[in-house]
Amino acid sequence: MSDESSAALPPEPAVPTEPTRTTTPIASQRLGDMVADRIKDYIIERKLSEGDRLPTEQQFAEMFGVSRLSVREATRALGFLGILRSAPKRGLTIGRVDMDRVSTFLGFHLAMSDYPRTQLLKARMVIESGALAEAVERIATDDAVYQRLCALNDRLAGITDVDAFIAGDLAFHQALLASSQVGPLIAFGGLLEVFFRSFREELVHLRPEWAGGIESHRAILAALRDRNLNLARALLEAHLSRYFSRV
Amino acid sequence: MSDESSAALPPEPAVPTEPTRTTTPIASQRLGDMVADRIKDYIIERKLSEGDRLPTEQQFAEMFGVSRLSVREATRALGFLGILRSAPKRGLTIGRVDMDRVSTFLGFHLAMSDYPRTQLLKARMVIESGALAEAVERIATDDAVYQRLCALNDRLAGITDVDAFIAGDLAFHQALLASSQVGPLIAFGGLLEVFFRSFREELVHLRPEWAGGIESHRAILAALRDRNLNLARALLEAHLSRYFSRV
DNA sequence: TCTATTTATATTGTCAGATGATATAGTCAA
DNA sequence: TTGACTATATCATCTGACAATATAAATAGA
Repeated sequence: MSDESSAALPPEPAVPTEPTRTTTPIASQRLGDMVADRIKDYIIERKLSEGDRLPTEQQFAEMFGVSRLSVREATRALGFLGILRSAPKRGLTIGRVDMDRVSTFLGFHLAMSDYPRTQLLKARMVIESGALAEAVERIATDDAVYQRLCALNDRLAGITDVDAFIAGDLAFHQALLASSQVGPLIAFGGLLEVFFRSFREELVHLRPEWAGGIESHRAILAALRDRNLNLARALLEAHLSRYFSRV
Repeated sequence: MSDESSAALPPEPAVPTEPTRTTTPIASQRLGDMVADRIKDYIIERKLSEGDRLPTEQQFAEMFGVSRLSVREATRALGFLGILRSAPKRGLTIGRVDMDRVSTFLGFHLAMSDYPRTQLLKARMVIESGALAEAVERIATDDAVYQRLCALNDRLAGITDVDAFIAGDLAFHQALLASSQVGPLIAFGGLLEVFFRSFREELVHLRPEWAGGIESHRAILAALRDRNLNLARALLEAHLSRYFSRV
């Protein structure tokens, strides 16, 4: 792991295509980390892609001259990112990066950074507002998207429970973000959503303004349908700015 | 890992602060994945931060009713991202995300990334452009920040190696983003940076335009120092748009 | 001959028990 | 007080094993 400990370097495996590595600290990595590097190099050299088979854990263990469990430490790490997949009998295959998984774990780690809530709000405003530039055309031309957003917003009107309102409100915002079809932004917005559950207190106090918030959503949608990006942005930013007075 | 196998759910541990989890598939995760989730929750609930001690592997094993090796499968995964650190005698502590590690492993996997590069570019433009609204005042009033950014940019002029240029260019952009002091945006930019190492080819082809890029950086800084946010944004967006013709 | 079922095999998932390596705390002597 | 030594704690890695799961092969029946 990140801490370094002196591990005996396993003998160079008899892999003729082993590339020269000029940056690996030779004597200070854990075996598992070294194995992960070797597996990565194996994948790169053979230009493997998703679904391709890899050697088994036991074969890797023999290749690298380590125990199978040490190989597992590497494959677990790579699997955690989704890079590898494993199944009984079938063995190891190439996966694809699981951005949701990465985001989930990086996200809670970001939470530990104790970001001030003003920063969370600012980040949210940048992302949601910036995404509107990509969302506006789609909302204006694709009536199904527009209607779905309206439906999500209308559903808010009947909600009286604060947790349900939070969930509904976030769902609306996330759907709005999703209409941008910019995957990374959607993922980042999802990350930020984790923190906005902590704004529960604010939403309790803002209860008299819930109806106003629903109206704001409507106005934003109407501006987007009319392709008035600047107005939509201004309305969204004003809408999210309500929280600043509460933090 | 990503593949699911039916694992007997360990008995609910006697941890009174165990939160309710409504989204975990109960019977289809590997133990190591479940343990990773539990550790994540443990960290969240206790609001632990970097350097804080965690229970030992053996203690976690007893808490969760699994073997120590199963705990290690989880801690290895979390440690791989740098979220946990482990050392003999000392035990497990909270680390910080190891962006270099993440970068190395996500970077090689880029070809299989879910996100089209146009989306990555768009996300980057939203985040960096949006952050300027927060950065502008600081750059205009804090000469040390402005000078540091200028120095980073000047350093680019002497670089001829493409990898060094990438690193220097990204460092400039990250420092620009950092001057916004909006932590989440900085983190998201850091995540996106991982993917921009894959634009190596583009930068090779754009070599005749490196000097122009450096000039763009200068113009952006000058606009920010003059508090001309709209101009700075337009310049930044134009600067990043060069990549669109390459994807 | 084809299909369904059963059996065998392959490989990961998890465990118990153990030793080695590393780091920290405590003790003692100068 | 400082440095050296010893004891202790805990991770790092291993061997050996069985359980669980999935796939391939063999067999039986229509």
